[in-house]
Amino acid sequence: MSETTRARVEAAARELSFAITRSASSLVTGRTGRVAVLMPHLESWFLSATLSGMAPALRDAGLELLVYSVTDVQERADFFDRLPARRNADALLVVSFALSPAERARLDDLGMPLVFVSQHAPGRPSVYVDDEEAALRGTRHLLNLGHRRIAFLQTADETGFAWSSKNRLAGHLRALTEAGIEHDDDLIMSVPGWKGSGMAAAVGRLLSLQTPPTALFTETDDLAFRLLAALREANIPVPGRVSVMGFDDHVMSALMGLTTLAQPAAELGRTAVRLTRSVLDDTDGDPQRHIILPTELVPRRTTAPPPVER
Amino acid sequence: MSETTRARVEAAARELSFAITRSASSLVTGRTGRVAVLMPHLESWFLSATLSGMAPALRDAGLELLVYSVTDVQERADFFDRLPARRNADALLVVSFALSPAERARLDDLGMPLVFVSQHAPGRPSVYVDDEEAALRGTRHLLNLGHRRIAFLQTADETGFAWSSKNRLAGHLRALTEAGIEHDDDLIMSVPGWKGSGMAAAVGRLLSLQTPPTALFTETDDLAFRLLAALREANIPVPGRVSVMGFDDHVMSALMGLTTLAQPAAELGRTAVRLTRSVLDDTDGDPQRHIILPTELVPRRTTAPPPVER
DNA sequence: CTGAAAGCGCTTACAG
DNA sequence: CTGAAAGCGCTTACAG
Repeated sequence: MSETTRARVEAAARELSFAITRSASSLVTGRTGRVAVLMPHLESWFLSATLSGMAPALRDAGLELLVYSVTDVQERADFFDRLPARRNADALLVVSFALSPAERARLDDLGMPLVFVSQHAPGRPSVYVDDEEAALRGTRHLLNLGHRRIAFLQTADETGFAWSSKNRLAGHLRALTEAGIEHDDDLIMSVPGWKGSGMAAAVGRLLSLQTPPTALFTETDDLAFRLLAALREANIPVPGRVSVMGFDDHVMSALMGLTTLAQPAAELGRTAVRLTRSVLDDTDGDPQRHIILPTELVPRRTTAPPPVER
Repeated sequence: MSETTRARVEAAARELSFAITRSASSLVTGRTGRVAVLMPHLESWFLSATLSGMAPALRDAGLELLVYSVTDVQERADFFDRLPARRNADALLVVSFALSPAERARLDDLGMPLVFVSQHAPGRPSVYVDDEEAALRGTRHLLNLGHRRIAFLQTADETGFAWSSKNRLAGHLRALTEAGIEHDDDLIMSVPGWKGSGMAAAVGRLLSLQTPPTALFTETDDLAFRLLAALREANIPVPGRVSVMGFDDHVMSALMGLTTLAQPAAELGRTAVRLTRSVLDDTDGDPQRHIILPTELVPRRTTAPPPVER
């Protein structure tokens, strides 16, 4: 056996005990064994929890997880211009990403399976929660407690990144209508991002209304936490003077005693992977399948009847 | 121009306006344009924040992000057996993952650049925080407030996944020694995972000591939040009866008023990417570079002098 | 059933 | 400077 042959055999053996080169097999099979996930960021509890649900499910399917966190406007333009996921993953999961019509069209052009998570996309498989219905039930809870002046706080979404909260607001308004309560624009507030005093200002505006709200419904638990901190700062007892209700059931919510609408984030992730597999395996007859996961009101100690009038 | 030619030209044009097939270029260049990240899970604030720091830095470097979340023992065995990252990424970033010697050896066998994040690895580039020094300063703060009985709560890490908290405990003990305070094993407590009443039990054990602690130092902010909830449940005022101090500076900590040791999670991620780039570009002479990022004590309202004895 | 050959879509070294 | 050819490491269809 020549020196060269020996070297080659050894190299081959070493190679064999390890993973194969996926690039080579991808090239011939057309499959990458990877799934790409497009998200507006990685920091919220909801997105982390969704990703956590996906990861083991993907692993079980023998798929790897490629993450595109597209956060600022520049990255966004670049992502939709270059479409880096193309031929670089077997499917693209779009999570909580409010797409413009042009962006939606670009994705459709990709010619690869698309699955929408935590958002509805006509004509494409989607997994989400009925935000409107959930918010409807949330506001009903506040109404049942006796509240009549209920504010709704939403994140000011300057960049239009995250999925719209329109549906939650719609559910809230529907509950008010149901109860025969007139809608008051002053009670709907957009709160700017984490930094700065946006929340304090919002609370200030609400408290200086002629008839201030006795309950505050926030679009997300994250927002509710900031609200609770601002109320504490202002020495306003919860639920003594105002009730607070969130949306998500963040891990911290149980610890904080926050009443909220629970949505199954990890389950959304798992279900999205299941849908993806069925699309990839072509096992499923209906590529437009929409799966709506249930939500649940979790009443805790931040909600109570309104204070009695003096 | 024949029908076939036309079709081929159109196809080519369509292809050109889109991304190139990375598998093909990887095959010839040996570069994948991807970086793999190995993490024990995706759910803690710390890991999400680190990942959030990495994502834009990788993007700027034209690198994609492949995530291996290896959570249970089965997955773990499988990961180190199959080594799926091999030839599937240009570098592997190992984040907060306590490796056995055998696992460490397997990774060294990979023959690809390794970067260790939030942990120290001899002979390999690493970015981390001086946990011992930080905890030392934390406990000094409690000592300076007048506390003499200080408990240390750590996460019971049954699976040995996350990086060890040994260093934080060591710093705590060093501060006690400095102050001439005798070490008491009863004041060191391991608290089992999220589910169940582990925290309540731990608090119970501490409160039933002959001389209970007046301050509680937790290994992470997450643990501190659970502790605060348990103390609230037990009607024990913080910091009236006991002081609480965490470690991390979780986003929620500012909102909760939790005194803590801040570690720059996102900055760890960014720095890790910088290190990775310098290793990949071979631009950096020292592949064993260790970067230690600073921590900071953030005093807030969960710490105060101990109650006066009656 | 086994084994050699063709080809996936790129990059790069080389001939013209 | 331009363009055709070789080859990266696999899979698969096909010849033997």
